[in-house]
Amino acid sequence: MEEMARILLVDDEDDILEFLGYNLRKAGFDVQTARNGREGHQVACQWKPHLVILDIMMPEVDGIEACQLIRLTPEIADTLVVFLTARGEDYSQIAGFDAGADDYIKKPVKPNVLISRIKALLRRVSTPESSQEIIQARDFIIDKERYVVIKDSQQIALSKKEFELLVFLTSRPGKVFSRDDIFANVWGSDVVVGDRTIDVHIRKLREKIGVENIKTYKGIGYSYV
Amino acid sequence: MEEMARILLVDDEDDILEFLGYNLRKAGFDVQTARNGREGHQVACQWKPHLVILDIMMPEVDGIEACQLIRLTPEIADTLVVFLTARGEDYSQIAGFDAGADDYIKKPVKPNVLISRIKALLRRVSTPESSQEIIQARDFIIDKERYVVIKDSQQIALSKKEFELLVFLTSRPGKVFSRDDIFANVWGSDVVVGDRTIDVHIRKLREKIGVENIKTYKGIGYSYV
DNA sequence: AGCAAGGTTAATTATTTCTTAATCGCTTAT
DNA sequence: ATAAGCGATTAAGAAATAATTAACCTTGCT
Repeated sequence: MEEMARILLVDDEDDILEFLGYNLRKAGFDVQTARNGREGHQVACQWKPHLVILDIMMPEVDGIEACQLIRLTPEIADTLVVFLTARGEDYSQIAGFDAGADDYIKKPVKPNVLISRIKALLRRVSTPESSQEIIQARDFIIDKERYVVIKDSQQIALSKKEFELLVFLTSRPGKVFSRDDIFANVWGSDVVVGDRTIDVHIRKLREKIGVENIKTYKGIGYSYV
Repeated sequence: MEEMARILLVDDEDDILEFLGYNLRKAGFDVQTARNGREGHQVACQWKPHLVILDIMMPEVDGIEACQLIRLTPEIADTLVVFLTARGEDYSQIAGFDAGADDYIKKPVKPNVLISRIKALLRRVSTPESSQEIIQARDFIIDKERYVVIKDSQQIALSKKEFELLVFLTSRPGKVFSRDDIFANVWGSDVVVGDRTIDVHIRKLREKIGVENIKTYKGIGYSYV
C-alpha cells in the first residue's frame, strides 16, 4: 500500500480552501488546511506534510513569512513550498523564490494545472530514494536489507515480526497506531491472531530497543516516540 | 448490509448501455439507464442516483449540458458525475471538469477500470471527514492522529474519553452542548452512565487544558469557548 | 528424529481509566 | 433568609486494558 502524499493548503479564503481541497482530495492527496501563515506553520510542524501550498496574501502572517518560518524550522525545512499568487502580483514571483519557494502558481488556479505541477514536484523529490532500504529514526538506523537495527553503534538482532513491527511504527514517528492498524499492516488483513500477540511482540521489541521508544496509549494503540 | 449504490448510465448507444449496464450490475450496483441528457436529468431527479455516468456525445442534450443541468438542480446538485469521452476528444477533459465532473473515463471503457474508479469516488464521498486529522481550536492544535493536544507548544496527554470529549466540544466552538448531546456523541446511544460521569470528565479536562476553556451553562450544558 | 528459534496463546498480574457515590458550594426562587 | 436545584469536587471501587510470564505450537535445519 502506498502512502498518499500529504498536502497542507494555507489560504484565508474559504472558497479557495474548499475548491482546491476538494480537487486535491479527489486527486488522491491527503489534505489539511489552515487559514493563515501562523496556523500553517503550526500544522506543518505537527503534521509534516510533503508539500505546502501558500497563498501570498494573508492576514497576520503572509505566505512569504510563512515560507521563511518553515525554512527556519529544521524539522520541516525541506518541505516543498508552492505559492499562490494573485494575477498581477508580479513581484511575488521574485520574492517568493527568494523566500525559498519550489514553485508558484498564478490565480485563478485550474485544478488540473495545480495537480500536475504538484505531482511533478513530488516526483522530483521522491524518485531518488524510492527504494528506501535504510531508515533513520531518531537514534536508530534501520537496515531493511540486513534485517538489522543499529543503536549506539551496537547491532541489535530482531526477529522478522519484531523488525516489521518496528519498521511500521517508525514509518510515522509520533503517530498512534491502533491494534487494527498494526494487524492490517504487519500481519495482513486475512490473518487472525489474538490481541495479546501484539503485546508480546511490543514487549520483546521494547526489551531490545529500549522501553522508552514505544509508548502505550490505553484504549487507543501504540506509537514510536 | 450496506445499501447498494444507484448508478445512472446515460448514453445513446445501446451496445454501450448494455455492456456497461451488465458489468455494473455484476459488480453489485443498482443500474438505471437513459438515452440522452434530457432523459438522464429527468431520471436523476426522480431516482436520485449516487452517481451518473454521462457520455459526452449525445443527441438532443449532450453530456456536458446534462451535467450542468444536474448541477443547477439543487436536489441532485451534489451527485457524482463521471464522463465518458471518445478517444481524441481532448477538450472534453477541460470542459468536463469545468462543467463540474468528478471524473472522466476514456473510451473504449474497460469495465474493471470503470468499476474501480467508481468505487473510489463513492468511497471518497462516504467518508466525509475522516481525513481531518488535525483540528485547530483557538489556542490548541488537536492532533487526532497522535491523540495529542498542543497548547503553547506544550503537549498535553489526555485519556481516550477526555480526548473524545474535547474533540466533540471543539467541533463547534461556542455552541452549548446538552448532556444528552454529549452522551450521544461521546459515549454512544446505547451506553448508560450516570450524570456525574460527565462532570468528572469535564473537570479533568479543565484541569489539563485550563478551566477558562470550557464554560458551564447551568441547566443547559457545556461549551468550548 | 531432535533441536532451536520464532511465533502464538493462555493465565496471571499490574496499571490506567472510567464510573459512582457522597459531600460540598453556589445560585436562584420563594 | 432559606430551601431547592444543579454542578463541582473528591475519593474510592469497578471495569477495561495492557504487561508479564511461561507454556505450547510450528517450522526449518541438522
